[in-house]
Amino acid sequence: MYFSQIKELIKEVLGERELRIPLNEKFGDLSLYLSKELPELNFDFIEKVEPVNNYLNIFIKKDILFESIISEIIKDEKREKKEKVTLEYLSPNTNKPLHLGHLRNAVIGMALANAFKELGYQTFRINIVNDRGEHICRSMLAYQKWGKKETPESMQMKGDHFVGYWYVYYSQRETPELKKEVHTMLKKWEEGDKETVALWQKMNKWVYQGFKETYQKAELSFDKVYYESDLYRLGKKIVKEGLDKGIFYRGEEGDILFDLPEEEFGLNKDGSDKKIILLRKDDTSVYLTQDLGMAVSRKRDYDFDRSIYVVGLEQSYHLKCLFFILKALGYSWADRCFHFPYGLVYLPEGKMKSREGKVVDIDDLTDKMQELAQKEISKRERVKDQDRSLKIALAALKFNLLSIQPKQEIHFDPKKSIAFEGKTGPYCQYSLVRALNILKEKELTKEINFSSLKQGKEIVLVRQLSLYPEIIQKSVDTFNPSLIANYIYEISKTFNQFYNLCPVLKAEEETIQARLALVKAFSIIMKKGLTVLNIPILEKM
RNA sequence: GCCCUCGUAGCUUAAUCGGAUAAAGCAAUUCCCUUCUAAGGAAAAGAGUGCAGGUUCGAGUCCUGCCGAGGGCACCA
Repeated sequence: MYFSQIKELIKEVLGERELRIPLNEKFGDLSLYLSKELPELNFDFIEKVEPVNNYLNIFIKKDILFESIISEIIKDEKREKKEKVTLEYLSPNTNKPLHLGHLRNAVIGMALANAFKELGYQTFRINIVNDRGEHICRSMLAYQKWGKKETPESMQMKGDHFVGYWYVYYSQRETPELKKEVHTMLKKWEEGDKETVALWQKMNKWVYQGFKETYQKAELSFDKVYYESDLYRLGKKIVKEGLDKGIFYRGEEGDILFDLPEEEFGLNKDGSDKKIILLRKDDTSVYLTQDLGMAVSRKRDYDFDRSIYVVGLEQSYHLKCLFFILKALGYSWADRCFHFPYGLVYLPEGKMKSREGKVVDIDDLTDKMQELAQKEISKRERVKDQDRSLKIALAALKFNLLSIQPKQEIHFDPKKSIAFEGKTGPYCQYSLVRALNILKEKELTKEINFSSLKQGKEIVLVRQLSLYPEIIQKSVDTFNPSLIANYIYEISKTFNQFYNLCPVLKAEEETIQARLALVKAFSIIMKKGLTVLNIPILEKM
């Protein structure tokens, strides 16, 4: 019998009441809060039932507890095929390199996607490249005016850093005249002016080469890349259709607008109704224009049941507008679009600002972390290991970003390096390495007698391991991958305690097998969890 | 002015969708490497959860009002 079946049987007797799995070994293997009456539980797998402090603690016969949980973890499960979910994350601009904020975005987006996948959903991970618009023209204009003879090679820079250099260069010199020139450039670009488009293509190519390197090194991935430049025309078309249908209207200056209802959006500071612009008077498109195009094309391409936008908390208003307008246009699936908000990453001096060059760059950060990881390796072994040091560095970095609740702002101090000890990614990696080393030493037999397992840490560990499916489910339900990261840490911690107290290979033969099975179950859950979080798994540290 | 998010040990964060004595890491104090790798473990210390009320058998979690921090509110994305 599997543990999930045991829980079901008990739940049938208890009705709607919540069944919990206490992590304090003194309490039951299962427990629930009792309001009044004591339910009768007559199952042969129950060892004893203890009412304490208004709680009912249910103790399962130990050998059955271990057997039912471990066998359920070890078996191959078939997943039913569930609905289609698209997840959009990363969404870089092609005017600057990727920074820590992008990394947080991508890392939580990928983790959520994997969690959905783990539950059987069909996931489509989408990266939308913001490759057009006024901000892109800024770096183009600066390069055209002041840097024409330079190339990434001539300045010995990665392509994305090179373009970012000109973006900062522009921002430091911005004047009203330059602003106008930027807008003229955008207009020319939208009209397909050959020279402008050629410049745009040249610079984007550099950026993409740079991004590619960052993606590879930081292990960022997606299933599909969309480019806004391919979609903004569809956006314009949708806006014009909306205008024809009378959903939108032309403002006095010729721009296309939409009125936001007071009940949902409130009023402006001066008490006037809120409206939002969908297309500029000169027919150039704004953020919302292309977002409409992207939403519609995404539905067309994937026919999703759910569409999730992993976008900063600061854009809640914008996304609320977007979903509302989609609904107003008659797209009923607008109700199936969700914003997964996360907090910004701050530096000691405040918000990261690309235009001022005040950012923590992913490339620099990864390199620095890798160096530190190599130093840690050197403390233990006289070797240089590029692969291992990178994997440890990524574990430290990603776990650090993932273990914090998405909505929480992150205050990152570049001077304080991310740790490799304590509650960290490498700690989790290390725990798994220990488990794998034990498993390498001895073969697991088929028939296992679990009755020799009775240590407190063994019991707590097996109870914790049984929670994995719930944790994944909850993190999906609440858009919160940090639950998984914290869970992985908690089971690592219990495992390390077990490791110190309960020698596996030096025990009695029967105990060896039972403990080996527990270690095996731990390793399975750890591998799954780390994979969901995209944290590299190591065989050796 | 209005809206959104967050306020938990010195610092950084947890807390099983309202439940048992609020839990960890870092820093500071001890102890443990002839034992499956010490990126580890053990011990002790440290907050009653911004403030004031309310709902509930029960509140860090929900509601109201303040205080504080951050973000947002039409041609930036």
